[in-house]
Amino acid sequence: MTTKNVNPNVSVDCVVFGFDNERLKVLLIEQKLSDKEKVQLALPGDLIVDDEGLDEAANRVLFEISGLSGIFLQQYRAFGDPDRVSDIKDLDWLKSYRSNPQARVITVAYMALVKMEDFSPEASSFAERVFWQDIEETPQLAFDHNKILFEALERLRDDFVNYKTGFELLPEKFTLGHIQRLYETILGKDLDKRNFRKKILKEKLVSPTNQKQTGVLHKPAVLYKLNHEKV
Amino acid sequence: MTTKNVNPNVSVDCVVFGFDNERLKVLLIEQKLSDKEKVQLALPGDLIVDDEGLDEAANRVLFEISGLSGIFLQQYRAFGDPDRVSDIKDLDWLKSYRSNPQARVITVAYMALVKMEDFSPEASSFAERVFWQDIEETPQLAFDHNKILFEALERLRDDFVNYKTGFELLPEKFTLGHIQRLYETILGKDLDKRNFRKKILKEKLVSPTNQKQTGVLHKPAVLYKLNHEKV
DNA sequence: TTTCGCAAGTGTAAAATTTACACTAAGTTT
DNA sequence: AAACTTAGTGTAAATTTTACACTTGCGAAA
Repeated sequence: MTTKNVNPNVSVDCVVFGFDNERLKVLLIEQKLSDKEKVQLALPGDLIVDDEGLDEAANRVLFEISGLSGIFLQQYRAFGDPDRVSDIKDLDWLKSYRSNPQARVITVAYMALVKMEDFSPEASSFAERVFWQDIEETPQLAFDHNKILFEALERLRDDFVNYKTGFELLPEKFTLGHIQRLYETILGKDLDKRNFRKKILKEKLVSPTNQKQTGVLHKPAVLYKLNHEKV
Repeated sequence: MTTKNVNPNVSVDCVVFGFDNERLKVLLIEQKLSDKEKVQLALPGDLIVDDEGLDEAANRVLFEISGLSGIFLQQYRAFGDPDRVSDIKDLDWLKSYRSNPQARVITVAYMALVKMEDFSPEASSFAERVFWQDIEETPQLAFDHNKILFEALERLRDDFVNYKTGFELLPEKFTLGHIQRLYETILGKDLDKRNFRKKILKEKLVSPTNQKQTGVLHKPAVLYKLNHEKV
């Protein structure tokens, strides 16, 4: 916790999606309820402090809870139902660290997508544990966090449908199959290999290197690299 | 003003676009600065109260300031730079009705698009005047309201590019020319008449009636009507 | 009553994009 | 040597997008 005044009415929550070349996951935290044995799962999030911007708050909170930094967090909307924090078990936990747990909290939701291998979350602050959860098996989360997560996923897919994002999630050298698997994972459906390749290559965002995969148990694929970003 | 406790940290701002079959306008309010003669222009907006949802707050605030109700307001993002309310003249005015004008306020921004003829804004609450301002000639607004407005316009155009919205802004009977003018107004560019008609008619959202325009000084156009909404 | 101005209304060809679809190639493992 | 696995490749059909110019019917003006 910081020493600055927290703003008791506004929080940020971060939906950090992670891709491991295989599955789509989301960063969750586990926190102990005050009295009981029970634990609570939630998205990383906390109240903002008075002199920081929302974007700044999102980055700080994510860092304080999970140790992750340098992630581009994109705001996608605010949630503010007066009863979004209403569940008994939620309140029970809230009481343990907030002075006025009844007050309604507006939360501003942020979203990011990262390569899992680049980040090793480590729990701190009030988080007992931080971990990557497979998106297909999302458990019940605290407050309205399931809703916040669901809308983040919708937004993420929207960003992918025009086929121009996501390359930054791949290793430095990658195959076209890797990109396709990424798209199939995010969009949740299969894509035609030939059509996909045509489309990706037409975008001119990647170029072939003169290297190939090694040590794979099939025909080795040509490795591609990302072209220099245009600012 | 309501008698309930206002939340001193969170406000809503409403960007209400109005279309008058000709131009795109935005609803602005004018408020007096405390001491001086000067006036301040702004988007309708105010602090939320403690037991209302954000959507509810947006509708309430818009109603209290302008008398408008029954408008579908869509949230599009939150703004929360700590110094978004920093201008001297802004503060000067703020002091006149807020107990703690220094405090940072997060604002949640809402957007709507309406037929101007359906709504007659009337100033109340702290607004001296409420009026429709042509979007092409937007003046300097209070706080970061120019930015909030600009982003709303971007979002509005995004919603129009797939050609499937906006019909609700037209009169009950309308011509294809009306729709085209609407699209040209929102998108801010000219469209090919034949191609536009093809596209609109293919969507099957409108059907021709057996009536035509009267009293126009050119060939009268067939009037169309909106098909029954599908839920 | 003729002429003029104005927006309505209409079709086609070329280009670009999207979609569906099946076999061979080059490695590793057995 | 056979089996397995993913890489890699081309084409035809369908659909969508784009560019483009003249005639029609009304009211207003001459």
